[in-house]
Amino acid sequence: MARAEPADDAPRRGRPRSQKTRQAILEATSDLLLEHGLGSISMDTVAERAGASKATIYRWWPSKELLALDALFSEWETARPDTPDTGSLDGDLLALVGPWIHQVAQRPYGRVIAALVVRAQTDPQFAQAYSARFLQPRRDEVRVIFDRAIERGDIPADTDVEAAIDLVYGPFYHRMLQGHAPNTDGFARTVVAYVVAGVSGPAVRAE
Amino acid sequence: MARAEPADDAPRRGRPRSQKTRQAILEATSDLLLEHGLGSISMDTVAERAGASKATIYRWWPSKELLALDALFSEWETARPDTPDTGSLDGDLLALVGPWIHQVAQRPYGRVIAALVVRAQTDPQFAQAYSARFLQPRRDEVRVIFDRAIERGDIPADTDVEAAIDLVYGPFYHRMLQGHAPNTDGFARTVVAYVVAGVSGPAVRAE
Amino acid sequence: MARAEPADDAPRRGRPRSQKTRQAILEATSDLLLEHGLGSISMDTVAERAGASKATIYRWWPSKELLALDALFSEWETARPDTPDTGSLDGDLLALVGPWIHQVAQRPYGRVIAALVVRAQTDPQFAQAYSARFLQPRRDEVRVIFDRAIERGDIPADTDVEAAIDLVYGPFYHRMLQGHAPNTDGFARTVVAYVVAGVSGPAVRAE
Amino acid sequence: MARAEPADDAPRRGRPRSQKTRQAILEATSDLLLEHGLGSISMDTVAERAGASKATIYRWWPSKELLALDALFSEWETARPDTPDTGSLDGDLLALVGPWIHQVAQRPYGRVIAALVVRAQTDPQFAQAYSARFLQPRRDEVRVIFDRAIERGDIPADTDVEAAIDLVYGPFYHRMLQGHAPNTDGFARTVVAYVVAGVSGPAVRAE
DNA sequence: TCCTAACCGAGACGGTACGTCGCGTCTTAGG
DNA sequence: CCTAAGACGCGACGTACCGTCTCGGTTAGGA
Repeated sequence: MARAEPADDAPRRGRPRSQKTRQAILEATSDLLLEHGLGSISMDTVAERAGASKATIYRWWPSKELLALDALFSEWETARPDTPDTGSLDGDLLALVGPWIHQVAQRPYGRVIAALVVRAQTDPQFAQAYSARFLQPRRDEVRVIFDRAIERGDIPADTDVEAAIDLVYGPFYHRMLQGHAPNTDGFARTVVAYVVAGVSGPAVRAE
Repeated sequence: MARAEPADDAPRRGRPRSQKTRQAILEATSDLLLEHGLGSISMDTVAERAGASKATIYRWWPSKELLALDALFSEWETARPDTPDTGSLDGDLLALVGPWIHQVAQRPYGRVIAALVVRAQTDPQFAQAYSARFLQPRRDEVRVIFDRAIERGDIPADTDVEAAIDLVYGPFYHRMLQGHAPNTDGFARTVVAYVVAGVSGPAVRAE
Repeated sequence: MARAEPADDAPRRGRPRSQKTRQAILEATSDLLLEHGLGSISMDTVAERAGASKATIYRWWPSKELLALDALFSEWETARPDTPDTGSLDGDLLALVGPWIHQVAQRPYGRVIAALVVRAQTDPQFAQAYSARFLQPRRDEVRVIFDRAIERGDIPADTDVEAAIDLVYGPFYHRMLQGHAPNTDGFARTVVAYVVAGVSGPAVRAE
Repeated sequence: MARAEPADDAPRRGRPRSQKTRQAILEATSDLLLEHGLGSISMDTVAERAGASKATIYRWWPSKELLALDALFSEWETARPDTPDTGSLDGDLLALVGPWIHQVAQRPYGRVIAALVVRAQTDPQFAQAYSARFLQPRRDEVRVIFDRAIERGDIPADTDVEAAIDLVYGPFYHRMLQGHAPNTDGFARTVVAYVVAGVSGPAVRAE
């Protein structure tokens, strides 16, 4: 949630927050977000679509971007699979990025994420929230995968895991945001293959 | 330029466009852009800073984003080095991306580019302009480098060059936009090394 | 008022209109109007002087002219005397037009009214509002006076009252708008005398 | 003309003024003026319609209103009859105002004149020009008529002629500008009858 | 059963920026 | 010297959102 929740044992006097309204706002935001993009929707529009009041929105979400973050997160996180463990590095990576690119390709998330990135550039507080919700969890998963590969001895122990993570996600984000080419399954396989080959050590051309 | 230029042999009637004003607008835009980011500057501010009129700006640039594109391009392109040819794939790549990350790190270009990316998500016409000015030229350079490597036999002829290009630029854009880590020289070396190793063929662990 | 008022028994939802702001806008308009004339004032200036927002002005008054109409009316109507009844036609007319020309002469209303007349020429809806607020009430008063004179038998029953009204007000408006001569008390007496003599029937030169 | 003409015996060097352009501008102004009213036309529109350049217009007419004055005058003055002399006061007055109200009724001159009046309220220099072109010539004619009536002994020698003139023209201007009723021939006859009766001296009711 | 706190909708408010239009001036090339 | 074309600085336009603020009304727990 975008606002600090009170302690569970607090008295909680007064009328409690309407969950129906909360849901309506998040859904209205999600819908409008994917229809028009963050820049083209207004708080007034969200309020109207949700049948809510602007004041209510501002009571719980301090900015349009944080609202979008929450809305997107709600839609995104439902039924996301656990970090896979296929036993091989390339298997794990493909099992991770495959569903990710499918989900992203499904609807125009690109422009929404781009808009969030813009806000994160200027607002450090928002940047923190964005990172904690969207960025780090995905990086953590990949980090686990690479760590397991190191433990198994599949890749060198001195592998630069942070760089490797960027090498994995960078190309997909690049295509998603710059839009010069689609994130196809073939592209995913190629990227994973190249990355795995790359981190597996100094290449020796097969004669 | 943001607007089509008339044919060179046209009669050229009427008062000609003021190049002084054009420059003043582009410079004012550049300055404000890097100081505050695209979202925080207004056409009014640009006009005032440039000593120009809003109408004049709109006469030549249909949107704030296209103006920013032009301004950034003017600032960016001055004295950009030619595509390097060091004789080796990793040498070429490093010689290319090194200056690029330095230039980007120098001033807060990240948030400006992010803002342009946002607009490109929604406006196909702008996307085209953005791609032609910023994206494709850089990709073309890397493509040349990989093609040369293939010719030299340094990497397999069936290398997926397009994917390789994304593998090179993706991680740097990723860090620039997501901001989770800086684009250091060390990171550049690591990325280049992994990519070169990755595309050099099926890795064989050195015993 | 410039906008239809809701029914008195309506639920009255939402924040009620700020009467303080309403007054501030009307007073700012009145002041600026008489200082500079309608053509020389801008909505921005009115808003600034009133400490209000332009949007608030446009919410309640669809045009500068209607705002001016309202402002002028507010200033004008405060403490306007009732239709006089002196017992004689010329007495009644003088008692009516005397205060009127004094009020008009007091401040530069002429140019404001002229500007309203311009708008009324082009905009039938505004013409209606102008007529209902400024024109007809004055004409009604004169009509009452003439009707009483007819009842008393002071003037013929077949007097063309509408023409007579124009004969009374026309000369004063003419001088106010064309500005070729001032509306003095002497002029008022002369006009009234001529009109009364004129409608009193076929003149017979006194021998 | 709106600008002082050089002395006839001046050398007159350079390209002479284009009479064709002058006519085109005046006609374009007339047309647009009567179609849309002064407030709704722009110098750009006039220039375009006339096939002329804005600079050319401003070279010869210092303001839109003076241009309109010139244009209207050109259209208005063509073939205006001489001051009539029918031998009787009411005959003269009717012969004068009759054609005038016909001409005015013919096209929407009212709003144009209203606009000129507005400008005259604020700009004394324009007021002078307006008066000299439109107002005083008409007043002079009526003055001549009343003077002749005095000479003939039809009306008292101490008649307030200036007031009488306003009494004649005021009602027609009033109806033209306020628009509450049309300037019909019947109205003209009534006004003239009342005015003539009014100035003919203290009325004595016919027993 | 009230009281009172916190919620909610509606919607008015002071602002800021938008993109456009018209003004009157200017700078070209050309007649 | 005049003209057409058209770019320019300026200022106002009317609109759209922003985030804040009153209102009346609703929904709970504690007194």
